[in-house]
Amino acid sequence: MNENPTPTRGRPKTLDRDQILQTALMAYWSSGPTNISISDICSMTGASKPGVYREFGSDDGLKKSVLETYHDLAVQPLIDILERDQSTDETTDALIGFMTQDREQLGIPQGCLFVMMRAHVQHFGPSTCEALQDVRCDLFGAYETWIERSKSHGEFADIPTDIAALFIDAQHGGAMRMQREGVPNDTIASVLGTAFRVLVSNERSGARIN
Amino acid sequence: MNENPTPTRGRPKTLDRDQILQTALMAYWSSGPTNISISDICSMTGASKPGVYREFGSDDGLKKSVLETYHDLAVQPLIDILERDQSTDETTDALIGFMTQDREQLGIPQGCLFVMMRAHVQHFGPSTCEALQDVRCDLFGAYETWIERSKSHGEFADIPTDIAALFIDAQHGGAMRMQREGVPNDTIASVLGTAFRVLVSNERSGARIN
DNA sequence: TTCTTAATGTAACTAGAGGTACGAAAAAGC
DNA sequence: GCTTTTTCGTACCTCTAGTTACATTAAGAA
Repeated sequence: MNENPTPTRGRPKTLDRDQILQTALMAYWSSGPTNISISDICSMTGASKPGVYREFGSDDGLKKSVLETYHDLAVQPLIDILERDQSTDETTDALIGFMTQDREQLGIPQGCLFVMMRAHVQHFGPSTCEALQDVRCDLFGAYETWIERSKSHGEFADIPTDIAALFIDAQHGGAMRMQREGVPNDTIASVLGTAFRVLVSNERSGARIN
Repeated sequence: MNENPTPTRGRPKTLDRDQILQTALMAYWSSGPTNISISDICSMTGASKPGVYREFGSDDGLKKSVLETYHDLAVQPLIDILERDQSTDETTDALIGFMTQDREQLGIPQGCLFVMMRAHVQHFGPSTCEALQDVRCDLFGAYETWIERSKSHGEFADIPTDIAALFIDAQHGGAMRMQREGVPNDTIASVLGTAFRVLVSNERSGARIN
């Protein structure tokens, strides 16, 4: 709304918003969003506590902003896969590949911050919960349009769209939890492969029923 | 080890261990295990803080004991279903029925304390983590023996046992999370029904291969 | 130079967590 | 009745979380 576009007067700003967001993001992601305090983030970034509060308003505000950053960073790529114009099989393979990347090699923490935060809703304030809902809606929207598109190509099993979306979400959540618990990525990939088998239309593997 | 079997001397004990365990169990279950403090439990039960500490040693000790209680109360029934001598279809139906019971009607909180606690490991001490591992092992053991038994009856799909166990565990976790998030039970049952379809041997719906 | 504006960070505050020191209380034994 | 044993609970401690009051600093404008 009232973004100050380079205010000419007054002491210049030194607080690095992005640095704080990035640092908080990685800390929440690797140590759990409820195990990192504002003070932790301050000592990690060198920012002062009032500085952080001036920028984000509250713990709730910071978490909300971090979640939005995470959306762009890690949820959107998943949505992008769903929006790519390829066969259902290719998409499920891409999804599995995305979820079971070698995180250590990429310098990215295990699991998914969004999934973790959903399991900790009870600890968050209203803004964060709202942001959580927003991400959930985005993701489910992408699941559902992908499912509908696959269905229109006759490449999807006879499962109601909302049920299928919940199913995929459950697999994603399960995979991310397994990764956090230390299950090897190829094992997770096997589980996902097994799961996603129900999604593809079974007309191709046998007799055509309809 | 040194259980005092009715010590004759000294002031008689008034602290009700079971009441504390039951109260803590329900509080953790409905509000989340990391949202209930020792003080909360004290004011709910009327016990004093030192009393609780004398009985359980620490927060960690209490959580561990509560988890053991939860095992007997809510995990064992699930294991019992797996150990019943019935067809694979009957068992999956029973599992789905068990997971999607109307909790409000039963006066039981939504979701599963074990699943919740797994998502919060970072907050727990060593004893609780150990207990968590124990429950996990028990459950996976039950999954795997059931899977093996179903396979020996030719009623199970061609999926490695460990993968299938992880798959079932993921569905369970997903169902419990959905329930917590307010998804209706019959919707959850549909998702589970879709998921468990991959488990049954597909030899019955077509040509026998072996 | 002084005034105004807008940012800065030290040093506090409050609330609640886990945890405990210690004296009082209630029973059995002598 | 006095001692011993065992448990009891009030009142504290420490630590850390989130949060803020307020004096200070750095710039442009007058």
